[in-house]
Amino acid sequence: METKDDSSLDFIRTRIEEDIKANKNQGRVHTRFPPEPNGYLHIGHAKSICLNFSLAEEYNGKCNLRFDDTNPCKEEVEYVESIKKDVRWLGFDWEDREFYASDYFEKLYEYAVQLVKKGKAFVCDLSAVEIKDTRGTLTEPGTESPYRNRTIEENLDLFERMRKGEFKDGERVLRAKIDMSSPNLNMRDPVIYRILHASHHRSGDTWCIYPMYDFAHGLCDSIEGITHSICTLEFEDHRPLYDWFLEELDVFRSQQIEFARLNLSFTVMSKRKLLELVQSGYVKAWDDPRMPTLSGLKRRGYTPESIRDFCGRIGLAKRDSVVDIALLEFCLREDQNKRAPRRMAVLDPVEVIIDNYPEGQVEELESENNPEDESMGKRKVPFSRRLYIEREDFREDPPKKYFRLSPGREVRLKHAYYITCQNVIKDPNTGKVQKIHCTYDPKTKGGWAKDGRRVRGTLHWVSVPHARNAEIRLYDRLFNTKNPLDLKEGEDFKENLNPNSLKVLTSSKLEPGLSKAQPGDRFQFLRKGYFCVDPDSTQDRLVFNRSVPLRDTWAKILKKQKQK
RNA sequence: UGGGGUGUAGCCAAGCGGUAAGGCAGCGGCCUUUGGAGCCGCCAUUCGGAGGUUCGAAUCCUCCCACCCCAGCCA
Repeated sequence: METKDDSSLDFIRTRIEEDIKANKNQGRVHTRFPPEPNGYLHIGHAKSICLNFSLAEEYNGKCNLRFDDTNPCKEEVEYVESIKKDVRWLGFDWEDREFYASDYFEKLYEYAVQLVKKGKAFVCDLSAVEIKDTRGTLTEPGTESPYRNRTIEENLDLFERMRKGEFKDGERVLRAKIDMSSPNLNMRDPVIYRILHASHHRSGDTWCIYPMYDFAHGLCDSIEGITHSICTLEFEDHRPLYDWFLEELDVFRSQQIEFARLNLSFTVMSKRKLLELVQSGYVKAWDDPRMPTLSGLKRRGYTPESIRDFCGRIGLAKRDSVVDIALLEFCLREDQNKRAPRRMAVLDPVEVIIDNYPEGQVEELESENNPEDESMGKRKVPFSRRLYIEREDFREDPPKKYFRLSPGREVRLKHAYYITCQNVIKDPNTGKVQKIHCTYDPKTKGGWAKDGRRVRGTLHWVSVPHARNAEIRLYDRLFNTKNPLDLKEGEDFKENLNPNSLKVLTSSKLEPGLSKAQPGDRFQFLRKGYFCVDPDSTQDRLVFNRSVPLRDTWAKILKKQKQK
């Protein structure tokens, strides 16, 4: 068993260790991840997934995957499939413990009958509006339903007939009989079963009554022997009700523990809002690389390892928080720096001609695949008289501290030669640089000058005749504001969307070896960032997503210079 | 003006009566065939506020303030 540094246990682990010490549940730890299959998983769910599965692992327990499918109107198999895929992708295994609340519908029904028999539940004929009207307010107690004192026999009969389908949707409900004047609204005779003549994605038309979350969730936990039922803060108020059901039915007592859900800066994290972005067409789909969904992050190029690392770094507590998205980006860089093979790609090309390099000559130059990991080996990259370099790597009139190419200046081409800029050809009308003429020093092969001569700048490059064309998609934050939901009156969160969150480059140039890249493959493009092959790629057109740019010190210097 | 929670740096977050961990971000410097990476250093005299207890308080007590959640037959 992994031992965690107990000097910094979070409050949940502290609690679990206390339970183990007290031999609660014979020291057993059993958790569950309980998604409702009504949407795609996002990075916020990843926090919960990592928490629940890691806890089980750390304390020699188990973690179940349980679909909370008690509302047939919202749930679909498409979602259960995507959820399973995402959890697996993250790297977690629920083995044979794939459960559904719907697996327990019969058992849950029996529990409800038991409650009725105890006089702790009743069939209520009030309409939804009437129930709402009699619930009271935050400061005033509710009033009891006129049906609250039906006899047990009548309740039993009515509930059975509800199940048989004798009533229409909304005609009657089963309610727990608790306390209409409780200051906790959840305890004011909450509805526990409603009539829904809807086909369920698993149980089909077997049922026309469905249990409510509060009733189902705790009892499912109990049935599965869940020891620690971890959920988010908004359910804190529900805990007394959770406990009430377990106590009244005298079943295994699972313990609900609440933690603060994850919020990330510059994005939104609710299924409803993410759906809205998809439906409004602002993003292309749930797996659009700008989305904080797991499928989006995956397509963007995030690795499961980086996301798990992130979930481990964000901390766990009860206070509302907004984690800086820079931490997520940091985790990806940290992961990819050690693992991503280096390649050269010129995103925005301009041509360099090396005047003194023999026409028609090609050299295969040796390049390391990853300076962080020698075991990743080397590769050959073709070099010739005509090369592409990054347009921004040349400045006719270089600002201070600019180390790159400019007239008369010598720089290094990575793994190749020193070159010196001789002159520039510009479009006479636009003034745009078209070709840069340089000379190279044949004695600097490999990028070293034996005479000890130094250059400040090193550029990446791609040989023109060997280059492969590619489309590169550059992403920026989805929203312009740190908290897109911080709105003025009448404002819609979509007004905070960043109109420049996607920029498409269509004539980027790749070193030839990259033509074999497959969707999902990840690389570091030297000096540019980490990139991932998009599934939109075809045989003759590779598409790359920029997962995250490299840290850019030069950009910071520029920014500072501008501020002055 | 009900109930349930939460306040420690720009963002997370440890801390549990003995004198403010760590990470991200930021800022300096070193190093560098990626302005990447790496390395070194800096970054809370103070813990929402005010009182009190104590030799000693972020930690205990009292009052106050701010923020979040709850009035679905959603989860």
